[in-house]
Amino acid sequence: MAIEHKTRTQLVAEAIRAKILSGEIKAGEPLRQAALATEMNVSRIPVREALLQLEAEGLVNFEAHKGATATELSASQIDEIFDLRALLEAELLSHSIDGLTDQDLIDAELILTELESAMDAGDTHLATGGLNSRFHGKLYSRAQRPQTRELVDMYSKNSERYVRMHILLAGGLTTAPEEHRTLLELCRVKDTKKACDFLKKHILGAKNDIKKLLLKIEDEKR
Amino acid sequence: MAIEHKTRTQLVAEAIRAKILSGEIKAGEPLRQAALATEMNVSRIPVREALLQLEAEGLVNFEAHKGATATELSASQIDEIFDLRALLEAELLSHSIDGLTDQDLIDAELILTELESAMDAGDTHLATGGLNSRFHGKLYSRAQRPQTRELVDMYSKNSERYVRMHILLAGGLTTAPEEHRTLLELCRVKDTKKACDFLKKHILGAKNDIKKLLLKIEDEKR
DNA sequence: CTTGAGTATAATGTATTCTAAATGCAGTGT
DNA sequence: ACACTGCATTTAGAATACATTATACTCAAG
Repeated sequence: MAIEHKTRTQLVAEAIRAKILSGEIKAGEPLRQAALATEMNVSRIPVREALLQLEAEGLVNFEAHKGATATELSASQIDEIFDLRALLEAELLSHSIDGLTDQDLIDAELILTELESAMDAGDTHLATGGLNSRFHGKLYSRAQRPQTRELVDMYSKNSERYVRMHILLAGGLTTAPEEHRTLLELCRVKDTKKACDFLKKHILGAKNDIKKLLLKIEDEKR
Repeated sequence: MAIEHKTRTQLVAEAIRAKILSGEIKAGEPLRQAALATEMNVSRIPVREALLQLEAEGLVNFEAHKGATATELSASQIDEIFDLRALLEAELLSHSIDGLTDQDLIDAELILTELESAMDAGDTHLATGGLNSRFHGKLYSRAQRPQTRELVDMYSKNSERYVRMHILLAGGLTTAPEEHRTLLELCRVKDTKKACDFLKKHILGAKNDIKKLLLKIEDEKR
């Protein structure tokens, strides 16, 4: 593998992204270019460019002359994003499912097992999000739909913090494990229609859980 | 109305975008920061930032230390993008159709008439693309799905140059007028299912036309 | 003639510096 | 007490200057 020469902009973008996704930077919080620059020992230029990138990813709002803030997703936006995810991920799966090899399915199952034990252990809510993404990603890996995949990854990253919040506050996605097993089985028998429908329901179910939680929080603010 | 203080970055982005969409900058062509900067009488910073924005829009490829090039869409990418459009626009329409007012439908019909006379006149292929977008946009205007809308607009902008090319080379989207009328009628009677299915077919039809054209061109290159 | 190291060059990436916009505050006048 | 004006401060936007990377080219060795 070729050595990677990462540009400062990319490094800064990754750092800020991580901070937003981990919740270290809270939604709505302003992101001062100068502060970030000194903190990371770079000039403001790479910071600006990183912020622009993050804006494209939907993690940051950028207003001319006013600065950037971490995006704050309302319940209705969550709603829309999860609808999109259901639509797009089902589309991806439908293009991928027939191409899935036995090895892919084994890999997916291994990820699932890992995910389950991580959840049982109760530790590292950090890991579960990543494993969840990896499981889904494995199922989509044969889709040969790069643009769709990019969209899906973007939205999934974007909703990650809310999923994590959900896990923390609601004590975990308790229904997810069985659902994942079912989904995997449907993929194994190549039942495209059922698998896609089930995937949609799976995503929309998560949406409803999270939305309820968000609405409660929004209420409590008053 | 408040006067708008457009930042140089925004102005540059608009200028470059227009050049790419109009074909003045051809696909695959490298975009030199310095050249663009002097051409527009700004420094390279706003040019860089504009290019980053355009990359997010999918109009430009940005490779570290190598520079930016106008994106070149292969037949397979066209394929995928139009599939996405079909999916997303049908979704939008399904959320919008019940909210469409009589006035909306009248407006849409006016745009259609304008579009048809523009095509009859044979002039300004420039106008037809815009009118086409406006017609579709009108139908989606009540969807209340801002994120989806943004995506649709992005992809529609991105494929605009190919649609335009299609119009030029194939002598126009000859089947489009009737199809648009049919679609409008289905919206008027609020037949969501049929309207969405028809819209998908409409978009996928355009895709096939354009793909054929592209494959022919790609062949001719050899 | 081909291949490879090394250098030259041209382009991008980044730091520094300067400019301009937005916001808050003080002071004045009503 | 209130509103308005103008200044000061802070922050972002943009220009200039410098550093780094990638690539094209040269030239020598095999």
